[in-house]
Amino acid sequence: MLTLTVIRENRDEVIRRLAKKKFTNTALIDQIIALDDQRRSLQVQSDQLQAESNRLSKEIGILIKNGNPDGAQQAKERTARIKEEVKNLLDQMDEVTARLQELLVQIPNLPHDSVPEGAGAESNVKVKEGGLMPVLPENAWPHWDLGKKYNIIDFETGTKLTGAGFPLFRAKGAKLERALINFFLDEAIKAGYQEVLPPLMVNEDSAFATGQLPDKEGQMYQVPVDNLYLIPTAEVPVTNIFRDVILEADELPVKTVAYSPCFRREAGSYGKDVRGLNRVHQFDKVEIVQIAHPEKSYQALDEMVAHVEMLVKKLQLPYRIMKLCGGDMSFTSALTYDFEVYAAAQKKWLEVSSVSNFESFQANRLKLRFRENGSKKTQLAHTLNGSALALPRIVAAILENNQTDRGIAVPAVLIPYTDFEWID
RNA sequence: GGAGAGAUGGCCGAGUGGUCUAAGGCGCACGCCUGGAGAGCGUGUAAUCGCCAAAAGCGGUUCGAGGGUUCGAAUCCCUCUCUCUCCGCCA
Repeated sequence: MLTLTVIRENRDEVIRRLAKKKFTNTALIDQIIALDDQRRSLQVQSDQLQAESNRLSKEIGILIKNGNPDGAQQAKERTARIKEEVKNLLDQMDEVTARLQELLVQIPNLPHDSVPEGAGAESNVKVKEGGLMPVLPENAWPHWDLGKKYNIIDFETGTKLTGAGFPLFRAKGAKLERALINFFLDEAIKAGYQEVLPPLMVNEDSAFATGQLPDKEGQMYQVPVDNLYLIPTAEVPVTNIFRDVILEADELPVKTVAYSPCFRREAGSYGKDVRGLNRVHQFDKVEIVQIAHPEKSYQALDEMVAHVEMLVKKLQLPYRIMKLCGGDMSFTSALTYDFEVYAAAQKKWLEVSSVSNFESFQANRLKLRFRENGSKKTQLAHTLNGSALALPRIVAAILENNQTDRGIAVPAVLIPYTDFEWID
């Protein structure tokens, strides 16, 4: 969520920049400013009355001690009246504050000035392309058929156990998952990230702080008896580690990596592009998160993009890096790069990573602050995250691109992790 | 699941209705002292909202969370959350 200060002090600029994200509700901005004015004026009134009441209460204590019950009684009557007024003002203030919060969370993050104009995916800008396109015979198999042929991905049994979109990995398929997870984790650790293994369920506070609540609860699996949510990404628990935290500037950047399964209901996304591993309800992902100094967050973003690029290069997958346009970016992001790899049998680009700088948008909701060394003032930190990487589509691309008459060739970099060179 | 104890500042810890403006200690920062360090001495040491152009200053709120009693609550009452101890169950 944006800070009130930013909205108040840069109203016109905020409106201009939000237009790129196709947000045009100017009235909402003005309503927020008006509500904030109202809140401030209510606070001035209630502060004054409370100060008066505090002063009187002290006097009453002294009057009683000095044996002046009449004077004390008089003062009591005055405070009783003040109390009524204060309660009334505070009730109003609670209402205004709640309304303000409700509106504030509807304003998306400001896109970075470099974000391209555009309404949808077709306006995303390709910033880089790399890797070699595999040459496959015309009758190459898509990964869902390969999974069955080599008995490594069993979609039918997964459906029997849970439902569609919950694949069961078997034998070398299961080992390949583990190999990728360990490879991704090891590479992140080498790059200076500290590994955490987070809980897979979070409470309401956490879900709110990273923006899943209040209105994306339909995307999460819920455990209503205990009021918990299955995480849609490790970003949720990892980012929440820093909820209500104040760091010292010299601790920045804080680099964290986590592996976790991710659970997504994907409500309403049936039909297109959901075959096989292209879209599933449970999948494995390694996520990198950075807490950065505001002046260095774009440097951190570049570093994260380079890290992800290194991963797909080492896996020898054809890839491209897209800079998302305003209309295709997420609500919370200021700048996002998507990574896509080419799955040669499907002849499709599959999104495998999304690397974003949220600037202070997430930190504001999280109350994640830092202090310049020696300074008393706290300020919001910048947060960034990226998949490094999400497994299913990587597996899909590896299976499809590396298929041969002999079997599927395991990328060289994974062999130390799999202990086999061929899936056959 | 049963029984009991507890939650106070960065940390430890005192505080059972009225200068709590939260004692004291540790830690940390700065200064004095020292050739330097340590010890010692002194000073300072939370977050957040608001008033003010800003700084300074002033005011409000916060003692696990929320509600209540009272002129006044860290302190009394209610609800909830969490932690610890013992018993039970258990990978």
